[in-house]
Amino acid sequence: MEPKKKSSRITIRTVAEDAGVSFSAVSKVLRNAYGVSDTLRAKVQASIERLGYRPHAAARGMKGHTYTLGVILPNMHNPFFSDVMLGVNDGLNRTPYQALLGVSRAASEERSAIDAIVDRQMDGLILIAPRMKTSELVAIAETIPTVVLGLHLPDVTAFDTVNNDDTLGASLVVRHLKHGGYRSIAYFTMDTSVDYGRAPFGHREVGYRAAMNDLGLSERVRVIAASENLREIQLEARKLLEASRRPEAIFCWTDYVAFEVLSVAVELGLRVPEDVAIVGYDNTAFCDLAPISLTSVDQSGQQLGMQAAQLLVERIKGRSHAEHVVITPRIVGRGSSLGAHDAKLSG
Amino acid sequence: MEPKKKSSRITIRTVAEDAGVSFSAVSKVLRNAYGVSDTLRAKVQASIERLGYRPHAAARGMKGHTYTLGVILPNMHNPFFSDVMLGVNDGLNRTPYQALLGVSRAASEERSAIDAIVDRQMDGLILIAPRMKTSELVAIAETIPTVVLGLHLPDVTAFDTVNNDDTLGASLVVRHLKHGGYRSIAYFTMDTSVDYGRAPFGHREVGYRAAMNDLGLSERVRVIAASENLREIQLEARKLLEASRRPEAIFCWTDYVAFEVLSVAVELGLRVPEDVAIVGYDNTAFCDLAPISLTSVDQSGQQLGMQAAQLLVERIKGRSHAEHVVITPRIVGRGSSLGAHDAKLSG
DNA sequence: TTGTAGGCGTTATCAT
DNA sequence: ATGATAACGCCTACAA
Repeated sequence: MEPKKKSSRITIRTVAEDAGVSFSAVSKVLRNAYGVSDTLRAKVQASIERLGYRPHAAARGMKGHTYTLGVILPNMHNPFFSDVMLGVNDGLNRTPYQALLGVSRAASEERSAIDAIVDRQMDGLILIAPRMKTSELVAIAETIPTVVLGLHLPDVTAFDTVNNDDTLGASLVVRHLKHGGYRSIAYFTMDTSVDYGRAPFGHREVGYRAAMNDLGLSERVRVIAASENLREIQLEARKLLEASRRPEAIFCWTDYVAFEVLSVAVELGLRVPEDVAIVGYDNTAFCDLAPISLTSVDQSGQQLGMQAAQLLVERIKGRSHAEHVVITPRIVGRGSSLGAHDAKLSG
Repeated sequence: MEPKKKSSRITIRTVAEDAGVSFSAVSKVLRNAYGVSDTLRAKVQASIERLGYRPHAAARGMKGHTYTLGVILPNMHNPFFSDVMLGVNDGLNRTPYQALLGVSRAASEERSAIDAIVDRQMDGLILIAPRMKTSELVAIAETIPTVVLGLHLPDVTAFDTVNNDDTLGASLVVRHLKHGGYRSIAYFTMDTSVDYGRAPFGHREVGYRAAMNDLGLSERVRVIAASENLREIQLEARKLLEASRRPEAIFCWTDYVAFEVLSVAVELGLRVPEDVAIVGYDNTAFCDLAPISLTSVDQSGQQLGMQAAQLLVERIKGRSHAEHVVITPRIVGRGSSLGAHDAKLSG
């Protein structure tokens, strides 16, 4: 019934007609291809402006590039990831690439989120703290240029990685606490099934143990773990804080956990940092709030994200050898631990 | 040098050959089109499995659907938005659609983020708390099925909207505070140039003023504003809290602001809620932390997100009249205000 | 129920 | 320096 809306899209042919040239000339201008005179280029660009032409991404995706990069986040609740995304967008700022985000809240959804991006012929992939097996990551990276952020895999050649030096970061924390007079320092890590050794919290444990050893605190080493589940974290925190031999300080593998531990401590009527010190990792924005005032390690999510974006663009442009970037973290002292005054100095 | 990897993509033709049918038969199976026998369908699906065929999204995008929905967030730092995204993904769970996110941190980037999505022939668009003018929103919605979340535009017909009842939410807060004995209640809103009346913080102000009036507190009305800038928020908070006539309670238009006000109050040595009560809006996860313990209004970001996703799918399927959904909020009382015990009752 | 022509808007190659 | 032409993988008629 309705009259066939001939809403005729503006294509390169429309532009060509308007400019009085062939459509392949327009294509060349668009691609900065070799062999176009300045006058032709000018004419075409004028027409593009006038008509408000926009290239059709799907059509491009048929042959060439989509100029779209996919970013996969494990979740959106951790504010660290939003810092990373800021950096990614920064890194892409002066490039033709656009980042689009997929969120995979469960490990099981990770696969389908990645598939969705690969299926859409995106030009590259940034995986943030992925949970799948390394072999699967390699398989994916052979399909699409890939950069992995937040996983230590220095020997992999199929993709680039970007990390901060988690071992160093953890040792900064231990030294900071020791300097503040704490000796019995526990490490609160993440409970996971796959490849503990490649994960940031794994490296942090290594750094924690090494520093405890170096400082002669090896018999005070104590590691507890919980999954991502909030209630489980709270439960473990409560057990730890109510134990007869309560640690003097608790180093949590990420701010998220530290907030919960802090919360439980307050609920139990403990004073922080007098009764127990708490330190986090990531230095997310909430650490700065006065009622929280959490000492934390800054790994600059923004810088990590920017690095990842730049590496990915390089890789798309043809780099074939792998790069494994490691950034130096620094500790930011706040009220949740003593010795905050000189904690700004990083190791 | 390297032998031209004839990595020949698996297309519907490959599948057709493998299954011993025509490629259009395969296409029909893929689209659940009319006129395929069960045996044929089975054969084709077996081949698809065996070959690991995946449809080429770009090619689909040329004629049909991309089965991709774009979501635009103003930023990722507000945890409320991550609740919304959870809901969006929930709402899309049993559908063939996949949500991809674009982040537009500045108002100026909003346009290009939307363009990126439209250019990619996505099937629909969910705009979360967009900052552009309503007329522009309408123009976009005429291009692509659109749902707007977090903007009150009940008269618009070009797109659907999803909101909570901000006026009611604000009045719940005022009543809650009055009941707790507070009378001098200030409202901390957002400073903006465009269309204050359509924004959630605008409606909250209306609700605030109305409730203050109803409760005979009209001469205690006091509204302060700040932009999104953290320092500006802190500055205004400090001015307010140090003023000679400090309000007894401060209702902040969003948790984000409330956290900062709380932080400044603590820095100034004020006791919350004895010296000043603080209430937020959104009931984001951090409200629950013991050191924060912020009374807040829950508008269920997850439910809003799910609604938006469902409305968008309906719209894509052909609904042409606009829907304007409004969800009822409830107040969640916590330590930052008195009267928390009976605050769980919503209005 | 199955198979066969276009056509979608590009890119890239090959003639002019 | 330009312009014509063949893919690209899928969808949508329409014909068998």
